[in-house]
Amino acid sequence: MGRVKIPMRKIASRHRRNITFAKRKNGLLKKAYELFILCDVQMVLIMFSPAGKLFIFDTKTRMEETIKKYMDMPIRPSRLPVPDEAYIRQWIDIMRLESHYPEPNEIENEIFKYHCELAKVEQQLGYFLKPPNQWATRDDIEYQEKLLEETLDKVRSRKKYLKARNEVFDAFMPGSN
Amino acid sequence: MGRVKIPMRKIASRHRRNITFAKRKNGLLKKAYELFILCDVQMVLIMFSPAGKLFIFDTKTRMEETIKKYMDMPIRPSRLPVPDEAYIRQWIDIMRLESHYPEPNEIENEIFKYHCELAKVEQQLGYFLKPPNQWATRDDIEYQEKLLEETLDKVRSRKKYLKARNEVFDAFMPGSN
DNA sequence: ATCTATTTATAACA
DNA sequence: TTGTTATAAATAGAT
Repeated sequence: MGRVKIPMRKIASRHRRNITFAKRKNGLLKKAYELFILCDVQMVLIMFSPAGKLFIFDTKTRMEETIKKYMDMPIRPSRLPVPDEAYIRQWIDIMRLESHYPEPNEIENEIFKYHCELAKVEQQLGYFLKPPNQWATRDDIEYQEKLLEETLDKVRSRKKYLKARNEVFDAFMPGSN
Repeated sequence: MGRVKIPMRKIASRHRRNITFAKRKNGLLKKAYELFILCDVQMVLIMFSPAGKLFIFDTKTRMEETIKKYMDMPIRPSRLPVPDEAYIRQWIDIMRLESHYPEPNEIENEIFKYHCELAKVEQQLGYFLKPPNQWATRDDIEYQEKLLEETLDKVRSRKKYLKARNEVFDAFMPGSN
């Protein structure tokens, strides 16, 4: 959506890529936020900018923080036991703005790895896709195992091949790798 | 973007909420995918539908399957050690068309996973299309191998666990699996 | 599932 | 970076 339609492939210019990232990142976060609000969808979105900066949108954390901060909030409009919706909404928006740009540090990287790991394991074993009593049968697991073993074999032979190739290559052009 | 502007709060009707979720989920995933392709952004997006169903878009994990699919590609134009770029791109496009609008059922998740896979294949493409002298360094391969071994370990321990569990279960309810 | 009137996102430019 | 504008794209409601 713009003056022209752009082809769906990696933008070559680093400058233009950064501009596009900045714009689309905001768009994506907005869409995620809207889906969360409109449909009450729990989600986590983690991404690294081209510059390696980390961005996180996490409805669970936000909700927890929201509640926690609300509880701690010094000046409430009144001491209503059920807080005013519009007020909280406004407040969530403020928090959202505040938490948009985390600094890339070691801890965040750990969080990211954790999420990746989680996603991988969950997806592989299909935990959430079946009722618990249908969780991976022995046969499923056997299959997964077999698949992984085969893949590992292939990677190993590729490794072997590349190793041999690189040795030959290095012999001709040492120091180029 | 529609006939009318809708207020930014949880949609009251469960029916309309589900419709909106279905539409916007696709939109969000598409945006995520585009950002990944256009700007080479690593990301993970995990969400639960109102029905509690899990959706994942993940550019980083399951490298092993990407490699597997690449290795298994049935009809290569020839046995070239360096595959033809146009051919792979074409293959990817076909896969993409096939997986664009998933059915709303169990299969949907499979197709979606496939779609993620696709995104990763495309990213990996850059790696396979480099001139041979820039192909995966030995370190890259070592990393992939390590990843696979770790995953295999996990699957094996799960297998062990399930085996034990099922043995107990079978003792109570033989023949139910 | 498809259509289409609108709203929204955004590519190029300033 | 920040804003403007012309266009492309997403989508709310209806069929």
